[in-house]
Amino acid sequence: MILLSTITKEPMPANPVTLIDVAKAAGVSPITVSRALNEPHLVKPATLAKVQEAVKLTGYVKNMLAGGLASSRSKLVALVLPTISTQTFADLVQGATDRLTAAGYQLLLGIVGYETWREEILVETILSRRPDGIILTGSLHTDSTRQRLLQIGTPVVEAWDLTPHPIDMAIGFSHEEVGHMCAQHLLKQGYRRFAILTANDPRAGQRTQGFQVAIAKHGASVIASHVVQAPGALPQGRLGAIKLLDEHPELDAIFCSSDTLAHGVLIEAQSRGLRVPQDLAIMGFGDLNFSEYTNPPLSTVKVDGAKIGALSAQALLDRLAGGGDSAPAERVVNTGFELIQRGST
Amino acid sequence: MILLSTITKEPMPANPVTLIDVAKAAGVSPITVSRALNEPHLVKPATLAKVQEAVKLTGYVKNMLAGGLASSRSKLVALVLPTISTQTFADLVQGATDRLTAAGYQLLLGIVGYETWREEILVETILSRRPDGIILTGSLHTDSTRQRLLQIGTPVVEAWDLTPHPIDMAIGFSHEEVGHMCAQHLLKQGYRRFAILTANDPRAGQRTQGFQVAIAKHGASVIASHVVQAPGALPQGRLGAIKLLDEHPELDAIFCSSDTLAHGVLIEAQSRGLRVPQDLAIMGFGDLNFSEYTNPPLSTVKVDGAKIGALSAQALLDRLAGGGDSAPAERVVNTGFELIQRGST
DNA sequence: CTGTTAGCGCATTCAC
DNA sequence: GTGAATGCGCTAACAG
Repeated sequence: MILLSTITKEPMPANPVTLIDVAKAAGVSPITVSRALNEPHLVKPATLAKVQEAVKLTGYVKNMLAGGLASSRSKLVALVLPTISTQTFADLVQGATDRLTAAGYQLLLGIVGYETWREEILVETILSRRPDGIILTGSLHTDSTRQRLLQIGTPVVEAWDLTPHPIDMAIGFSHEEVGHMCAQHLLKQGYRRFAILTANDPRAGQRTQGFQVAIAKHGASVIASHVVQAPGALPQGRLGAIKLLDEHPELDAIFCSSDTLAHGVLIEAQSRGLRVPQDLAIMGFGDLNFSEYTNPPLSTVKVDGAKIGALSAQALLDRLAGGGDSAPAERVVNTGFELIQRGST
Repeated sequence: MILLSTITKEPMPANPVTLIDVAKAAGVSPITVSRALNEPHLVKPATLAKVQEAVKLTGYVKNMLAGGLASSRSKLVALVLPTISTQTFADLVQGATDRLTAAGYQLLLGIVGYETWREEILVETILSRRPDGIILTGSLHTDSTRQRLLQIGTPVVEAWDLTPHPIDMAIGFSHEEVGHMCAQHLLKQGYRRFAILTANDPRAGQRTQGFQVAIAKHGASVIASHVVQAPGALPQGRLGAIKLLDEHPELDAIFCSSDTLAHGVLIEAQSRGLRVPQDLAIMGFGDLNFSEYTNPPLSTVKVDGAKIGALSAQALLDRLAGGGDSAPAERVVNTGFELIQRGST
């Protein structure tokens, strides 16, 4: 026992088993082992079997640090998000993950919040891993971030919203259009006294912006607005509604920057005995199809986060499969969104 | 223009700028650059400045693949989760991320769902990146996964629940105890006709188990139970409630495996005009402090996902700081949980 | 405080 | 189908 613990004290390397050990055990050369593991079809079945057995025997675990260094393909994709506490972003992660793992890639996750400078240093760190691709959400990137990305030449997808001048590729939808469409929908239903309840993130701002512009065009007015910390959760929704309704009892519609906030508003409305949507209309945004299950169901704008994630991953994979010779494609994909109207109005 | 495109066609290496280039530009040796970047305090301020300038000049980006290979420290921590579409798990990711990035580590994220075999192959892939530490959620690992982990010797934290024999370290709480405590709480309030609405994930199963055992001990009975696909979302909660209440109108309490499910049940209860908690008690589980903002507020068991994530990360960092010489500590931390009683009962 | 030597573990040429 | 030589970019261990 004493002897054992003495032995284990030595600074034994993490995993002593290398390709060479496997090669010896299998009676072949290292490169053959490498091929057997990475391109089995280039190896005679017999030797393949020998190698596989040797791998099991030795307990070999491939070293992608070394592999990546030698081949300059890390099989890593980085994903940068402001938060994952939002259903849509969680879905986006899920969608991207599914697609990437299926293709043998792994995900490096960066969560940066909504402060630009954090993204900047994170991107720097990420690049040091030499990922084969990067998925960024939003496009509030500083100039130096853009420069860096362009300089390195790693394929980049800007997901979640659309930008006129993507760094490389962009996959998402227009947040301003969302606001626009919501405004028109509510106006058509006859609502006229609007409030906005929004989280303070840039994209929510774009939706709000679109909403306000459209409302103004029709001569109606946004009476009040309340901004909460991003990502707005249900409590902020309810608290925000309290504030808005207390100060402006005449409101007949509240436009929220997320379904979660909308749900909070609904709860408060119910508490006050307001009928939704007769007395008060509430509009959300997101992909929480659960807004169908609230009582009453809420109208909302539906966005498919998983799809955006999957498409983003796929765009990177396509580029990578292309041998890397394809120059920036300026590929822009509008994934669109859907206005879901629920209830009688 | 033609010339340019011809030039860019060449298989130019991803980032030609290496430490050596920086060293030349700064007029020092490569190792000095390395130190200037990684251990600035070991370098004279003057040369440090020269190096930093050279870095900017050349646009150098550090290569952690090479660095990790040479030093066998990847500065990478892997996190394996069944899903991130659960508030608590999202919080866990956030908590771990915060702690890790503060310490200069990056997060490799694996999402495996609830199938054991997926975890097994994912762990294999993860190990090939030579992470400095691994955070696993739950402890339903196959034997070969355990073996592998032990063999490699990478520090491992099993987070989220407690296991009698952790692979290395465990940080979480007892899910059976949660069920136990909920049962006692409800019994004390006088409820007697229970139903269970649970997602089919192992930990939820443990809570359910604890609940049932405690109920049985008191001679009360669990009349019905309904299992939904993990992770249970709000729709499944409402649909589950419909089924349970239709088939068993006599129910006076429903124990849910998550707050989200509980919320769905609440909505259905309200639809039916049931008073909560007078006619029907609903218990949730999770950390959604938003259950305080439902109307009426729901009683629940509160778990701090962010804390668990942060503690797990910290445990790994402690181990790593220890120089790696400390053998498996069998460290087990019970983070506990809290029963939150809301409403008059 | 800084430089020299050596090698981390693998994949990319080519040969055979 | 398989093997031999070379280098990816960096850091450990020593020396000065």
